[in-house]
Amino acid sequence: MPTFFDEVYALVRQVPVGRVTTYGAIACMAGRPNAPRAVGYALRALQADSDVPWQRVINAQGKVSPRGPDGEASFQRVRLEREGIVFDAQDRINLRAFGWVGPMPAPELP
DNA sequence: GAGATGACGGGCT
DNA sequence: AAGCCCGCCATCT
Repeated sequence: MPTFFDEVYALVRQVPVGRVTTYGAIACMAGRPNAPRAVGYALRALQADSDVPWQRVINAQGKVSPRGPDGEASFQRVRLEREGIVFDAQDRINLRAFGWVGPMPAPELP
């Protein structure tokens, strides 16, 4: 049985190029809607050269989460911009335009 | 096994 | 709008 970390990595790998998702969304898809922090912990354990597109995971505010020393976050921003992601004047990403919430988003309302 | 930590999120002030 | 607080989960000490 795959561990929580493996679940997270598998899901992040499904995020398409040019799109982003949030820690909360990943946690939800992993079956732990209340463990976004654990998702961050899982990504923290990754190496920069990992095959997991960790840069496509941002917080619910549409911004890259600050971490460690500094510069790491800007590195993530560059990687995203290189994929076509656009940041606004407030360093935020429009989740309605670039956000990805899974293979099949909101079906529609009843 | 108890306490502390963190790439979070939502609610309230 | 910005900040503060509290709850949550997997790990690490």
